[in-house]
Amino acid sequence: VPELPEVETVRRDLQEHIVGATIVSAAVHGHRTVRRQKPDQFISAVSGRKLISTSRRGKYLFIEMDDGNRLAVHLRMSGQLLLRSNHHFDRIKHTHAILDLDSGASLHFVDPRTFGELWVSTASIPELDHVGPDALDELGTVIDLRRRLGTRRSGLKAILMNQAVLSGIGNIYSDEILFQARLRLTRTPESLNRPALARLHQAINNVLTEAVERRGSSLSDEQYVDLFGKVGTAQASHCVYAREGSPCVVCERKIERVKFAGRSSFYCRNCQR
DNA sequence: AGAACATCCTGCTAGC
DNA sequence: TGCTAGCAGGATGTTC
Repeated sequence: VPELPEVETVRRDLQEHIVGATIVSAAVHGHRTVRRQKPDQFISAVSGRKLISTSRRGKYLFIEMDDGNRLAVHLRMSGQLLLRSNHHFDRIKHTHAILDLDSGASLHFVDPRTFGELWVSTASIPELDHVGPDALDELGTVIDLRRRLGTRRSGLKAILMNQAVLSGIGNIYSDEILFQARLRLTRTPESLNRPALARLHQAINNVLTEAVERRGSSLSDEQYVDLFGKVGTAQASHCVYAREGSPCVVCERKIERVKFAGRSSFYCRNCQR
């Protein structure tokens, strides 16, 4: 599942390999992927546009175009952006949109579960009005984090996954962050003393930074890949996620799995308090 | 306010 | 072996 590190990896690939190119033609298949606007409107809005730069907040990805508008991408559960050298006659299964570039390559949007989205947004990107600061680039200080957590009464796991508080953290990295911070998923912000808050702040930064360096997590069932179809290696450094029954890397107690905030959650009962 | 649940969807898998 | 029911999850919306 693409979260902040996976989206950032794709953004960096796009920045390096498609910035400067021009979209010469576009095609949309099906009605699910481009649903904020009519496919015809989308196609005419991107056709002929030169790609100027890339940006990201949380799991939202944007490519600035030469008319000031942004090509917006959200991968949601299973979306993939793939740069393929071939033309669209050899599109793989679940390819819902193809942008042909003047470089001869094509940008394919592949998404089996069709939760992902492509759309054209304006320069101000109103879709981001309800999205909080980026959990990595805009994390700020420990004091900033305390302020952002505020007086919420729900468990830390739910708060970390709330994109209006901090954006980019999903089910995988929230578990990893709370393990590294040695905090239970159900702890509330007001229960955190100064050292605990500092650990949480550091864990957010550490876990996301390392996952970006490892080019994201590719778990066997929900295969995330980069712009060239290559898997990441961050799953190798996961301490708790999808490790139910396996020994904790710190204390060797078995990792437990619970349902929390509507999601499967993994933690060490001994290390996280 | 917050939690629990349904919704969108397909691929995988546990269990017959 | 082959089928199917259940599960998985990001964002959003509804209900309690």
